Amino acid sequence: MPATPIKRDSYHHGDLRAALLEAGEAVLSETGVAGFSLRQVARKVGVSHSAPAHHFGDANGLLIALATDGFRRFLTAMQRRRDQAPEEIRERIFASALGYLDFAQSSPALFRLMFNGDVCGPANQTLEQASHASFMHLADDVSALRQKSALEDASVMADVLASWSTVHGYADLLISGRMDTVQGLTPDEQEAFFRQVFMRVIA
Amino acid sequence: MPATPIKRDSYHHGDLRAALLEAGEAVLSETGVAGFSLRQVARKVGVSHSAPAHHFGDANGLLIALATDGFRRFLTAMQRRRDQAPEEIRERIFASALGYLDFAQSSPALFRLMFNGDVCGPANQTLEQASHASFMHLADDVSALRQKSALEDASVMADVLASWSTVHGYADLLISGRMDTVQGLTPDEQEAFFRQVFMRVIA
DNA sequence: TGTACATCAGTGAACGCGCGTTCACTGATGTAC
DNA sequence: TGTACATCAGTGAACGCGCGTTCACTGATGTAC
Repeated sequence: MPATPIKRDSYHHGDLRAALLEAGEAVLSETGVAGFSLRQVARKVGVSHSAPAHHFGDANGLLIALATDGFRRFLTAMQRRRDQAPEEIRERIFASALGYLDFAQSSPALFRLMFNGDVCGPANQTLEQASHASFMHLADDVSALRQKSALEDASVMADVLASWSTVHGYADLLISGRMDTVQGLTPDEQEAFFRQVFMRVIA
Repeated sequence: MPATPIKRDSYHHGDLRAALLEAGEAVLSETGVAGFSLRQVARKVGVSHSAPAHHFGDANGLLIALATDGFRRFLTAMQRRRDQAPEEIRERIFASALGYLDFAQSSPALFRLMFNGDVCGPANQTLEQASHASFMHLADDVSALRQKSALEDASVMADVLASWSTVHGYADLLISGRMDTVQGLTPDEQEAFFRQVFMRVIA
């Protein structure tokens, strides 16, 4: 992971906003939400501690921005896997779920933040949209599988939430280190095991 | 919720340890891990700010104790539901899952703490045991359903983890306010909907 | 093309606050004899 | 049964620290004319 540039020639940073997001994510994963502070993030970027206020207001503003950006990358992670999958609809849903796990495992702290609800409560429209988009990604494919819209049919909605709950719970248990079973396996074996688990739901 | 007694006649508290746990949980749910501090907990109990150190060392010690105690109550919540359920094994598993949801919904902050992994990493045996016991509760019933031990058969283990992931994910999405579908329903309707979801996994 | 000026992005000193930790203390309880 | 003493639980003052917030500032950029 490339370090955020500490030195610069100009008085202005150039792209401080992006740099703060990057550093913010690093701080988040190093210290957790508990130790998160704007000053620490500023320090990491090599900028005055009052500079972040110009872009995010306060710490919560930065966290919301992080979560929003996180949801976009989350969706991308699912799409990337899905696009590589065979045409068959179940395979595509399974592939999206793998993308879900990819993201959770590569950015566990951010994943937690996004689904925490504490820091980013309601009241942020951009965040809500990004979050909703990633839900719809899964809902659409399950609807296609069932050839009926989840929004119209409660049974299809139950399918969607069963898939979603399963992959979400699996991800959360995985990153909290509670999946002893899977710990010793190779990536391929892990995928095969998760396939067993997930296919029980969309079979 | 009864307030922790602020006044006392004696110099000694009587059962400060228990009072600190109770207040600690309240602080946790009010401020989240981010705002959690020993001084705040002491203040809530009405005791000197350095008193907690005698019982828990530091803030992390109190959090670990909270999580450990949480796992015990978590197990109890599942057992209580299960004991009221019909004999049929699927019904008992489903009932345990309802207990899982009960606990998560009544103590969301504690639930998060228990499954966070950050605060309570490894290295605490009592916590590990309590956590493991609640896992086995589910694993045993699923093993009974399949008439084979999950510890010996990977396919049974996949069943266990499918059930666990589903109920865990459902709980987590529920308390993070991302289950719009369920929001407007009555408790009975909610249970019926969750039954639809969960039975897909243990059918 | 050049100048003047407004706006924006980042600085750094200052402040007050809540925190954890330490420490000498004091009140209560239990135990030995 | 009474006394002496050790141990334990809780106190409160003191300290240093990192934090968020404020504010007057300065360097850079863009725009009007």
